[in-house]
Amino acid sequence: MRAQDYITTLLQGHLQGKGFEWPDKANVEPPKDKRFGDMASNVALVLASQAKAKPRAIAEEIREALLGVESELESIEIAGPGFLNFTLKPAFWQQTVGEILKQGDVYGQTGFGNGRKVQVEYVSANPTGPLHIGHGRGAALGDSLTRILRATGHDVSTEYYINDAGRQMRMLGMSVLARASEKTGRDFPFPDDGYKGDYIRDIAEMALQQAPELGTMDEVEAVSLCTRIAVDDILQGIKDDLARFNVEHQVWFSEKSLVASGAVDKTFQLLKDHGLAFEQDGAFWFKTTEFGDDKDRVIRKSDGQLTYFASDIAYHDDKCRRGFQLMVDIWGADHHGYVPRLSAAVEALGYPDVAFKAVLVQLVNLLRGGEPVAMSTRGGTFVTLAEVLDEVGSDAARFMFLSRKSDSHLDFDLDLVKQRSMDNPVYYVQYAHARINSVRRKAVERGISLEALAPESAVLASLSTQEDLDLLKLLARFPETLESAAATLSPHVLSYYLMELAGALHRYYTVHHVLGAEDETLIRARLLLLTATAQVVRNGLGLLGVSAPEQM
RNA sequence: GCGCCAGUAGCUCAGUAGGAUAGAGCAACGGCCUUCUAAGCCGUCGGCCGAGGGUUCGAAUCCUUCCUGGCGCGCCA
Repeated sequence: MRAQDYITTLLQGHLQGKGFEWPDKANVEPPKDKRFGDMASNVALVLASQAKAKPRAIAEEIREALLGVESELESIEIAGPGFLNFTLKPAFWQQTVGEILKQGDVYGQTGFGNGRKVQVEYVSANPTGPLHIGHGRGAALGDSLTRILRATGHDVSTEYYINDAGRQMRMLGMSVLARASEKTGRDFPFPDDGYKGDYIRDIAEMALQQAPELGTMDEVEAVSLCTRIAVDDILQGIKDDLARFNVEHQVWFSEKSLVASGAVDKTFQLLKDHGLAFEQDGAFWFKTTEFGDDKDRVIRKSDGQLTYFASDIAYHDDKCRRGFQLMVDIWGADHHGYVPRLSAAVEALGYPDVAFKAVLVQLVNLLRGGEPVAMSTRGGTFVTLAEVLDEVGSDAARFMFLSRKSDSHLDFDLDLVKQRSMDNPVYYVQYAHARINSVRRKAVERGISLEALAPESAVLASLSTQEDLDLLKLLARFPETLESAAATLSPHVLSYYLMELAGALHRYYTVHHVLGAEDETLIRARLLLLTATAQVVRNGLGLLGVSAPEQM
């Protein structure tokens, strides 16, 4: 049982016995400063405020009553403003070790999400070029969020939306054909807004090998062939990059297939039927203002073409039909203006109990030695995700992406990410895991059988120093940390927890020489504690998609 | 002009469904390796939480008005 729930139950039981209701504003939570005990409650303060009485007297009365009851409480202190500060007996915390070792890889998992059906759509980069570092951040975020949601009892499906239907596809094909034409001598100039990256030349090269007749065939056909070859190649490259980054999408959803199925027209019709669309200046508009947007939006242009927004509405309609209760879209922050529009659309679709949540990912500033590295998609000088992975590896990149909340800018310094210091926390956390395993290996060398170690309370009772308790309390907080990260869709909560846990471990390691203790029981107890710590570090890193090395 | 996000220690950032004396790392300075990995640990220094007003027992957190920075405001995707 969690400390928070335990104290709450105690307090509620006491109040009920006195015929009082538990006040709405009352809470039980870990104090920010551990000097105040393990848990704190403001219940006396709130009751006093309601009854215009003295908080101290009420607090004193509750304290006396609870001390008279058999419990896990070590002490209850009363703080000045009317807070009750609870300290639990070491035995309460010591049993955490047994729970962790028993549950192993699933320690931390809870039924918090109640099996809620969630879809996470992320990356969804246009297939017009390789993934760059910004996409990497979205990929790390979406993937870790998925893992965390699953660990907290959500039923999650992951998806990549392929924008393969727009004018940009033609532009891509034209860019490739233009590069190919430089070889074949066909008169086909490079388009003004074409894609200038070197990868276009590579694709053109490949296209010529596959279809040497590119120089002479019909121009429209040539463009469409080039488009197809380019999209296939680029998409394959994207999949390869994501695989290298330990990221997997279950569903790859094509915009083109959505349009071809007539779903977009159907959605368009549905909006008209509901009187939510109107014609003006030869175009069709969707009244998003009725749902909180600041202006209405065009869904079919005066030339008859449907807009990107139209297919996006249809796409989210499709998601709703698939039964998701929560749709999480991870977007670059430069799309934030799009949020009210799509929220309006989802609301207009009228599915009850469906929530839409856009998670915005801010820009990544790529640096090297503190100096900005120039990036420009148009000019083709961007740094690709693949290049970053080549240089720093997946673990370091992922941890760095997840070490900030998603809606703040992130400085990604290639030199710093390779450093081995607290500046680069991935090593700090991984090192904690490696250190523990080093101790365990040494223990085996000294003839201690790790398998024979059992977390009996008599053994664990020797975990009584400040450092023991600090570590135990942190370990006990892991499940609620995951719930908090899930509820706020914020994997960085977990990153910070892991840094704190690693810090506690490093401190422990320095203060207590585990294998050097005189007392055999103490050695065993501490080995159990370290083993449990390694388990939690491993579980936590796993949810971030980062490995936990046995040695470094 | 309208909107979104941000402004917390010299630097990079946590903390915001209201809770106590606001935290961490880096940098600076001073310590700790004959003992399980010093990729580590300990200590010192460092703050009008952008500014003003309001709400209340209590505000970094909520409301409001400003200031500063980034981004977005298309019959583009």
